[in-house]
Amino acid sequence: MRSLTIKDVADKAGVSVATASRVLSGHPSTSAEARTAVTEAAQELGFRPNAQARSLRKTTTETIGLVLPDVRNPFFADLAHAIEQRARDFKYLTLFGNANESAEQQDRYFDVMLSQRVDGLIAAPLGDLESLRSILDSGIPTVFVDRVIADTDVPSVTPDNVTGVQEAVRHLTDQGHRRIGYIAGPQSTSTGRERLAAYQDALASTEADDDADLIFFGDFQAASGAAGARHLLELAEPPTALLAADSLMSIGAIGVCNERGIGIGADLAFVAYDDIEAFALLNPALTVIAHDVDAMGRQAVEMLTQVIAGETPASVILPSRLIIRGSTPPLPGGTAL
Amino acid sequence: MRSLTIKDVADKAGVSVATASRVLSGHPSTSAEARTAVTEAAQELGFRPNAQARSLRKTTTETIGLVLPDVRNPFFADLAHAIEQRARDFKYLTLFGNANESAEQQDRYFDVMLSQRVDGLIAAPLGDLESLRSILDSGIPTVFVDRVIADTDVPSVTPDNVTGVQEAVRHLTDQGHRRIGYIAGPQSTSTGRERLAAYQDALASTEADDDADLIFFGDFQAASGAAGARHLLELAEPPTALLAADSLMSIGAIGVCNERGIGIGADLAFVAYDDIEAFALLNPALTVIAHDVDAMGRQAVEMLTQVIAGETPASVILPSRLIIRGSTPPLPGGTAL
DNA sequence: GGCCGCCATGGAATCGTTTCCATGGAATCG
DNA sequence: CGATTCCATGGAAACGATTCCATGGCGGCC
Repeated sequence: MRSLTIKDVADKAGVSVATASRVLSGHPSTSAEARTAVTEAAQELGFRPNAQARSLRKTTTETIGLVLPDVRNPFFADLAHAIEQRARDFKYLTLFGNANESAEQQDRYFDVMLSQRVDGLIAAPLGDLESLRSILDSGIPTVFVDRVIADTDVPSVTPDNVTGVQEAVRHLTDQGHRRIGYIAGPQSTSTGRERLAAYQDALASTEADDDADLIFFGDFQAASGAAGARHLLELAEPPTALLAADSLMSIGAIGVCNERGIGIGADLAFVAYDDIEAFALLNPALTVIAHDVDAMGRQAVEMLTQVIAGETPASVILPSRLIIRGSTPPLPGGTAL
Repeated sequence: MRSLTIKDVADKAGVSVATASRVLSGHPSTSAEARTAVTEAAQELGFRPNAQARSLRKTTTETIGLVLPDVRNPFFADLAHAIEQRARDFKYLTLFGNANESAEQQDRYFDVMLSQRVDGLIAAPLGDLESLRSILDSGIPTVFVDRVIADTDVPSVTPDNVTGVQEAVRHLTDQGHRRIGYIAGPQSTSTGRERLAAYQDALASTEADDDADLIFFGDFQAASGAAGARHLLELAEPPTALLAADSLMSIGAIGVCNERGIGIGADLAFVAYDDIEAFALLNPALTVIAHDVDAMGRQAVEMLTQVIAGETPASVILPSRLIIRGSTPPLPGGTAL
């Protein structure tokens, strides 16, 4: 079954290939007869232009690449959705690649997307400048979202990783907590680093303990949250409150608490990162550090279109805020202020 | 900045374009000198072959398209992940499109992916045979996953939508329930139809009520689950147990219960579809109808490679099973058997 | 030593589209 | 009415890779 080309359409319509192409791509100088003949012929044959050939000639593909670390993380699923919907408004189709928190898979996606000549790239990158060198050098319009890479001038839209954590720590100390455990994200990501630093800074300005062993380093996946909870709860002097740096690690940690019969809220205060729908359903509902995922996605797409247009938009930081729910009541026997 | 072509590499390496191409695509008859010269030149220039040109000449793109109804539904996020990982094993890159439960967006993705000449397509389709006619007619290797379209011979891998529901209904009646509300999925999807039919059949073989108004028709999204819960709980004779046909509607429904202070388990038994990680964290944990998402994804990819190879694999139905947890205790004042 | 065949190589055709350029006819203007 | 512009059209070049085909060198074999 040889594939159907524009030549078949042209033949059927009795015009030249050039005319057929003009009609099909909406070029103004075409006659009414040519238009109807070609349109009908194309319709009848079920012609679908070969995008490869088209974008080989034009240098644009009308697609953007999106590389995110983990589809199964609800935060990134929401982000992907937001980006995709906004990109549609600009007639871009979003090709979504899931890096699975692996630098190697991420780089493969970058490579293939560059080969596919996407018109632009949105990514929440992992790894360092060196490994991304080839993307940046390729000159493809790029915007970072959620995460950034140090020492690049790639425009980015990121959450405010400081304020939310500060508020959370202050809230917990206000509730009487002095030992606040922290399940950190990987230090190879900007969000992991910034949130940890914010936690440490916030602690420093309170009277709460800042023992290094209150910090557990996870990898943003559920299993490491579980490991973190186990480790922290088994300390000689365990924390009375827990803060986890993303939603999946929160899920893992809460699973461990349930297993051990430790009541969230009652026996252990808990603050999760990212306002996942399911967190509001827990009983008690979870106090979370939330940010506006939709805004982040929309912003990233808008910035990318600017970069594609040759502008250099300024990076944006979107606010986070603490949403206080039932998982962080005052510490029962705690040293009330 | 004119883009870098294989000709630049050939010039730098001092060989012809043909030789450069052979080296870069691993053709056997190349000399060691040519190999090193070309490889070095390509490396040094940072050459990245243009995939458009390449797949215009070869007729394969080494990509598969994946069109799913909703990334934000954890079931589909997991499915996408499973498909993507298995596709990697076959050297396929997965281009993922999110149809957003909209036939129009779905069709646009199909269209673009066909234009991009993906080597194959995996989809959880919505809509009817007519609207998908053009995809099926195009002859592109296709596999349906999770959902199917009636009257096609497209191979599919679907969950057993009957057994799980049957077990759930039986379990609930065993626990003493006589009024079991059902929040159904859209009847435009095969899963929506089959699960509803299974619920109705299962009810018929018990002594439980089978009032039509125990059924609410949702659309697989959270808001409709909430609407369904509101509607069912306000019936003159409200159900004592609720069964929802997917995870997002379950989340919506549980949200309403929390709002109204209706205790899941205590005041209302609840069975959700799909075993989402977060469901196990609720207190009490949710009884769910589970299926093996990973297996479904892997199976779909394997079937697709068979279709691409020209074979016609038989459709597969994967088992579902009921996982009983705390949300379905015996009905307190219920007519125990 | 001559012939055959293999292998690395370069030139050119090819994939399917868009677009440049030349052409000829119609329309417009003074 | 003649000159100029405009516009629809077709032929052919171009995009950047792969691959067919022809060629020439070399080794092996009788």
